[in-house]
Amino acid sequence: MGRKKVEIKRIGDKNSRQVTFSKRRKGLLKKAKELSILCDADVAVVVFSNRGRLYDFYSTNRFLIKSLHIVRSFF
Amino acid sequence: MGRKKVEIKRIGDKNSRQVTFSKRRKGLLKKAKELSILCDADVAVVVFSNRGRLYDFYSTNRFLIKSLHIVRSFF
DNA sequence: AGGTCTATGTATAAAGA
DNA sequence: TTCTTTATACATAGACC
Repeated sequence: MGRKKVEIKRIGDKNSRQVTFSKRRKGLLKKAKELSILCDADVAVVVFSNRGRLYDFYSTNRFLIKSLHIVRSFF
Repeated sequence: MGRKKVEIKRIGDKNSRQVTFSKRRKGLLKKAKELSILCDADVAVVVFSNRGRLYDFYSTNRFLIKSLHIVRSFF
């Protein structure tokens, strides 16, 4: 999805890896939200950067999702 | 991303909603896996269909992700 | 670390099997 | 429901701020 086809393996260059992380993380959370709205489904996404920062999305009220959210709140 | 632009709101037609759920759910899990590999990040995705079926992905070993996985195992 | 640009790869809507 | 096919919308790689 860009100027060049990308092989799915760990990106060696630290800076590129960080840039890609930022872009794709945003894309993943967006798509999770879209899925939950379009299809009336419960969705949770949790992303942990290797520097320990946490990014997440929880769609709603289903018990499992709530439980995950509660677990997440301990961190 | 298809023949027609789609508004992000609940899909009314039950069959279309199911078809879209199947496609996008698969796409979301794929992208979660790609993100975890490319960027060496921990990722968890949990999707619950409104008919109660569960689909999920957990990248790896980080404690939070493990915890989420443990919670998930109770369901 | 985040935003813009834009060429190009990818995901997916709709239809049909 | 699940797989194909095809056209099109969307995400994003790389370059530059």
